[in-house]
Amino acid sequence: MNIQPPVDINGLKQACRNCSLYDLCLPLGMAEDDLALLEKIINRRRPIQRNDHLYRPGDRMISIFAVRSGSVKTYTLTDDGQEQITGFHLPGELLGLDAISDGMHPCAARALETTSVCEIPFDRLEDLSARIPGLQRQLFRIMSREIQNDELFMMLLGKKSSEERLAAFMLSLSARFKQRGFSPTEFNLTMSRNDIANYLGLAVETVSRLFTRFDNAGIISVRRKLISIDDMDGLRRVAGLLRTPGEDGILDNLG
Amino acid sequence: MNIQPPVDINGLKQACRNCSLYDLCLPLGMAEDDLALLEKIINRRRPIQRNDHLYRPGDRMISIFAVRSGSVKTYTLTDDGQEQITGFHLPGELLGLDAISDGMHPCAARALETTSVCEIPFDRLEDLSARIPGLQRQLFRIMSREIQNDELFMMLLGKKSSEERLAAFMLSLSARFKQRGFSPTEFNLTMSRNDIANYLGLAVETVSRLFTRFDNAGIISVRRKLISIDDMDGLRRVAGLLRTPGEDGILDNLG
DNA sequence: CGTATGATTGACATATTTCAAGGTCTGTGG
DNA sequence: CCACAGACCTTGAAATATGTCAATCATACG
Repeated sequence: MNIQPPVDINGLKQACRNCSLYDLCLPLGMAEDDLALLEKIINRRRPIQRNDHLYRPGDRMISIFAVRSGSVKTYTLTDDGQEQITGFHLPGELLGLDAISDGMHPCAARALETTSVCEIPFDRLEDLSARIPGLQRQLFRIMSREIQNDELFMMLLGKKSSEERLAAFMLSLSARFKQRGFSPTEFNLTMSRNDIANYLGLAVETVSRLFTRFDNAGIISVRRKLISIDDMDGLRRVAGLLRTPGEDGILDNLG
Repeated sequence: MNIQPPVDINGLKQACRNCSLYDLCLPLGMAEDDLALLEKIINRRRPIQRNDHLYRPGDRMISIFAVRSGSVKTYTLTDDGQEQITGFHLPGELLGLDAISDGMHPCAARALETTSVCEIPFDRLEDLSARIPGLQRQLFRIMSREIQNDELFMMLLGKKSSEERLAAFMLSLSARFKQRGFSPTEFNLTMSRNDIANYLGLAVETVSRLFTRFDNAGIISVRRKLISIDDMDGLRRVAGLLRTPGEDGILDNLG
């Protein structure tokens, strides 16, 4: 099990410059020469399998990771051992930034499907970013963006109904798939209903009921893991992102 | 209104080295010489009054701020204009980190009492942190810590009951007051019940009821804004941070 | 195929919100 | 210095969104 086939060393190089995620990921805004320096410290790792952990709570933080393909969930454990999912991560997104302050991962990262990641040793990244202004700037930006997203999510959990939460979640996935060149209207959920419920602070049953409700309302079509968004504006309206004068709660009069 | 009395220029210098917040704030871990450089770019601002805004959503982000004394709340606005408080900030804490990615404040910061802050022009801070490794490192740490705290808070909103939320909030305040040399068991709340409820994703009435419940249970004494924690372990137990074999929900049998 | 896991659906329970009323502080202006 | 207005807080009763429990169904997988 620990015996690994040899890795293609050439494949490890030139990661970023040819990577389709270029403008979503760390290298954004860096000069060509600097990029070469960054590439030198990045390791492309062997793909990990569904349910494999990238790291667990308490693990020493050696590297941060960038999702290359696949998807990952991160979660913390409550005092009584149940998990709270803190995020679902798509290609181009960075994992482990929450571990910098303590040098230790406060949460776990687990693959939702076969997933490949780039591994970036953090001490070397830190050195490099002191020498490459564009890199430092991008790191600050990415961390800032994450804080901003967290604030948005607090609003979701603090103020929004279950309907609004699920709709907003679908829209977020849709937008992120679009950014990555996938269809924004038809995609597969890689996480279970349980994961979605956990993430959104709801019960599984509630999520399930909402899906059928959205489906009946003609807003999305749900076929197990396959989602297609049939009425984007309808979904936005449900999420509370589109003002509809004279009518609120369009699902009220539907099954 | 725009006419300002002259500012004591000497007071603006030497901010950090004599500051009691040294080890909670940005300068932590920096060499003496480097600190001098940092101090040069920091402006101590005239105190702002209760309810004054430090910035509002959409404002261009020129500087980030460090709370020097007093307290500040930050909040975003929902699509329909109500506020969602994203944090209460005590001396030594940094404000505006969520604005780096867009160069624009996504939220507002408003003083809860007379408050003084240090203003740190961000472009100069960025330059400086490329030249001072200790500063860059501390900035990464602080941002990472914020992401980590946000994750903890997601757990609070997603998984915890109203009782647990309020108890955890009181404990968080207590710990932060202690860090700053104030009493961890007796303190004044600078925010209203409304603010607390908003922050914790609850109704004001719920918070009010919980306070009287905690009080009746002998865990804390509430006298308007003045809180004293009478049974710290009891509070931890309610927050779900202390395992009590054979008994859960100690408040169940109390008014 | 049959079994296990995840998803759906229904009926019921309940924590928390909402609505409504009354109480209490605090600062202001007479 | 007192009285008053307005904001803030507390309390009760009723409403409701969501959770919990339980059963069934579909799918995937060995």
